Amino acid sequence: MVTMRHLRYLVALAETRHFGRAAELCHVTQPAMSAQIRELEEMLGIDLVERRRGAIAITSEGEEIVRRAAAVVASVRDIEDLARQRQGVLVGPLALGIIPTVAPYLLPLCLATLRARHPRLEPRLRETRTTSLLAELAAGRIDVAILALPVDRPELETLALFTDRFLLATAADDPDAAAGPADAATIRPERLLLLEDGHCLREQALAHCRLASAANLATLGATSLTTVLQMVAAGYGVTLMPELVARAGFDDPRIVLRPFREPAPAREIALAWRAASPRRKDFQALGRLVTECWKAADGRAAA
Amino acid sequence: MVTMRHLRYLVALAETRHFGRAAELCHVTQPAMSAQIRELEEMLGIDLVERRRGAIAITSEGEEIVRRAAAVVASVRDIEDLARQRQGVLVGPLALGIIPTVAPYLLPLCLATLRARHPRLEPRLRETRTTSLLAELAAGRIDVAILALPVDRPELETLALFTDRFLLATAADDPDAAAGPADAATIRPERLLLLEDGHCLREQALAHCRLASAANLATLGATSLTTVLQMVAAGYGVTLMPELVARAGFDDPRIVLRPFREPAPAREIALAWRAASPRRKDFQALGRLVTECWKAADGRAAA
DNA sequence: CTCGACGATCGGATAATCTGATCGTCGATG
DNA sequence: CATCGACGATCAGATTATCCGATCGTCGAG
Repeated sequence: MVTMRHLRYLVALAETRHFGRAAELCHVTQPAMSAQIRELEEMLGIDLVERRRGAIAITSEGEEIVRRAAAVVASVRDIEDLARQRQGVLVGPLALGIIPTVAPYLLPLCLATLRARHPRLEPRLRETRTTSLLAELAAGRIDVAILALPVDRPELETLALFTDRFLLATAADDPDAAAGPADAATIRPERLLLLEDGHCLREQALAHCRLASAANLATLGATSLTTVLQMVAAGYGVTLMPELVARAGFDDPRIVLRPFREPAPAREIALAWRAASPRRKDFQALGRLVTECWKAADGRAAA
Repeated sequence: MVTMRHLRYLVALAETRHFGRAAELCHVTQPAMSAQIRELEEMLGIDLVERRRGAIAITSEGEEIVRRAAAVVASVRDIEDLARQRQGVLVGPLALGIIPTVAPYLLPLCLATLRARHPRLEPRLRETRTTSLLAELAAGRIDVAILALPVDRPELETLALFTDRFLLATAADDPDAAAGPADAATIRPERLLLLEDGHCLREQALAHCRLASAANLATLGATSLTTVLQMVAAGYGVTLMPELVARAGFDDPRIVLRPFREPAPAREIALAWRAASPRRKDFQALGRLVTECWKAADGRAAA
């Protein structure tokens, strides 16, 4: 008789292609993993995995079984989620992924309110870039993500939260720090400081400055937005800073922030989740709350 | 952690609406059933079933969970079936339902061949009328059914096996037993003997004799085709006998069988299975074998 | 009021599963 | 060529989960 355990272990093994790591994912030891997989193979009468040195491989017959097993595991998780929904909105565990250029600035704006309004929610936060978030959403390792649009995956549903305009951040003593609205076209590429490759914010900034290649950019990308801003403050160049950073309380006397001329470059921040998830209501409630917090932070930024 | 056991038990309970009978379906005792259901309810934090005297009821929240649970249970069974398919065709357990006007005549024609060609097949046979067969197919209690077309269920797939013409069976000493092809229109309703209500063969016979109502039929329906034929032999009337019965070796000196004038009344015997089943190949192989046996029995009938 | 049907509950037995230790094998490395 | 490290297999013993059989409590029918 095939059990959920067999299927869960198999899915983990297919994801990691490694008995030890799969076992870890399932919070068991490697012998337990080995035993269950072998039992499943025996029951089905099929070799599901090829044991080889280095990385193991799922056999071609195994692939189909894995696909179905993953669907079953997801369905059962959906049943559990559905049940929790009946308990009320935003109750129980919620795995939330956020891109690194949003997390440190948005969370301070929202977490207190979230905790106050939904005390029974148990958020588990994860911070990675868009690519990983999308993969983890699909795999069901996170329930919902906060990232920048566009998200071009038909299996995901999105909910726009707010428009995050970019501001031009310049050192206060920079001769380029002219007053009045900035113009993206006037930014000299060799002065533009950006995050390292893989951050969507980097791509967006490049797009808005109409720079196709990063060939003649100032430096290799920085690891965090804070680092970039430190570099700006130290006079190494300029950057496009999301208004979100300002609303989160960023204020450095060495940096001048100027809005762009309309149409201002901006990114659209949104929630994304598996369309098949039964927790739509949770996500929509979360979305409303985030949008509300974003708006509430407007005054603070203006001040 | 929700297990397959929880889901299987829940589905059984939803089907039977009775702890004892559900337990029986799952081959466990009633306390085991009670414990698992209660555990599931506790895990999900939802009352799934209303314990009442007489028949229990699934709560409205429970209905949705049951629906999903049934889907999961079916998916897992499909995984097992899929795995068996890889072993070769017609291997392992196969639950086959057959209508009562086919089973006793078709089985002798096929079983020996089936057993010879597919020795590893473990057929589990069930004989009931079309309505039950369709329900059991849908519920997954049987894998495939042999019945008469038409089957008007979009979720089922069918494969026509052979056309089973009706013969007019008359007592040998009946004055109506004229030579030559018979004509359905000449059958006197009060002489027509039929099976009891619920058998598709009865409806087909009525349709072919252009008798809308059964108001002025000879008697209350009989329980089995053999009974009807005994009555014919005894001179109580006539009946429409499927050629299948003849091919199975039926031969009674007291009964004369005559073909009908073309277009002869007939029924189309077919296989039916859940379209979602991964065992199509099994069913098609079974279909080929049955058709072959039907054709092979032609000579015997003519002899 | 008594009885029967039904689901809940309990104690002891059993089977499934896990852990921790250890082994064997293969590829890389010096 | 010997050694080492990574990895999965295997085994014994401990731990849980699950089941069964017996029994109880409750409700409705007669």
